[in-house]
Amino acid sequence: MEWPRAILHLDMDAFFVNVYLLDHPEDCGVPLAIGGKPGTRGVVASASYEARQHGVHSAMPATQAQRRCPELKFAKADWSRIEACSREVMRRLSEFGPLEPLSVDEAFVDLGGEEAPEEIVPRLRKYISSETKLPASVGLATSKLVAKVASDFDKPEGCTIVSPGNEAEFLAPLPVRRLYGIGPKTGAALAELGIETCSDLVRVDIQALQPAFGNYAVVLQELAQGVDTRPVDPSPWERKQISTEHTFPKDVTEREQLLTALAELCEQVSTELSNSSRTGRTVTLKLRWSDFTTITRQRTLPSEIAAAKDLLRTATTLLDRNWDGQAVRLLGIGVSRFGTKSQTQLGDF
DNA sequence: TCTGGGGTCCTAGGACCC
DNA sequence: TCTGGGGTCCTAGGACCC
Repeated sequence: MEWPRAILHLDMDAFFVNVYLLDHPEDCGVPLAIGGKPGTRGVVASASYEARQHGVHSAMPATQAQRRCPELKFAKADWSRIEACSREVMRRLSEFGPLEPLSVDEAFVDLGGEEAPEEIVPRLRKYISSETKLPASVGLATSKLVAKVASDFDKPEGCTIVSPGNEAEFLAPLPVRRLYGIGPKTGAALAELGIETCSDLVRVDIQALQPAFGNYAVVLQELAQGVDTRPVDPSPWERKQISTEHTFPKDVTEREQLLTALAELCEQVSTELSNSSRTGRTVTLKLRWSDFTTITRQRTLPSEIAAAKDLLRTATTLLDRNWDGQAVRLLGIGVSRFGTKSQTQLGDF
């Protein structure tokens, strides 16, 4: 088979859950949710397949998950363990070709150098799983877009190969929401027009899309046909922002309590900045009111800062200008516009 | 029913400068 | 007295991703 381009997408199955199970094998087979606990305003970050059978899925409020599945066991994510497992997965994957990580548990690999990529892929999948003891799914296609949909097609432990020329046919019956880049808003707007599947989207007259989507209509129709020429980009990822935020267990109306929380957030961001030898010029304050409306207010300084007390000074000014005493649900702080010193990036590897 | 935390990218408008 | 266009920097919000 001739592959003009051969791009693999690997997606770890229920990654947080399966990392947890490495250290807690006794919990194998029970419905599990990694993330926030009920009663804490937390959400499920990752649900085991047993939990999914009860309708529990990621991003679901923990309280609601517990209602759906009363025997559900909740556990916190162990970030250092997750990151270590992620590094191991990426290291093994990079043995096969240029690697572009997409998140902690997903990556693209360019298999363009391979004679018969469709034969490599099942072996690659088993190799990653046996080396890391973690289940994974893979997709192989001629583009990133289709490879990503393919890896999700037959989860868990799936291996889906979309041969060259079959991209549009593969996507046709799938809901448009499966496409990377079509989220809740776009999905709902398309549904308004009676468009549910990729084939609906391909066949609709572009004139019908233009009132709602303008120039983006063209992009949408390309997505639905699997048209995507972006290459795998193995260059190291550069962070553009460091931020942290906190949702209070109960909304806060006391200024003192906000300032205490703000000081703590500034400490955390400052520590991260210094760990990566970075300094930044723009400080962003994030506030969410009890009705869930969210505002951000930022200020760019004439010089770069990194110390917690400098962050706190700017953040406090922003808070005082934008908070009138109403109940605060979430408080967040971020720093961006990093300096360009080339040594800045060395801390990442 | 209640909705985390960490990111990226895009758009639109205003200020300012030449 | 009236009024150009382009470029950069900055701010705010929104959609989307895992």
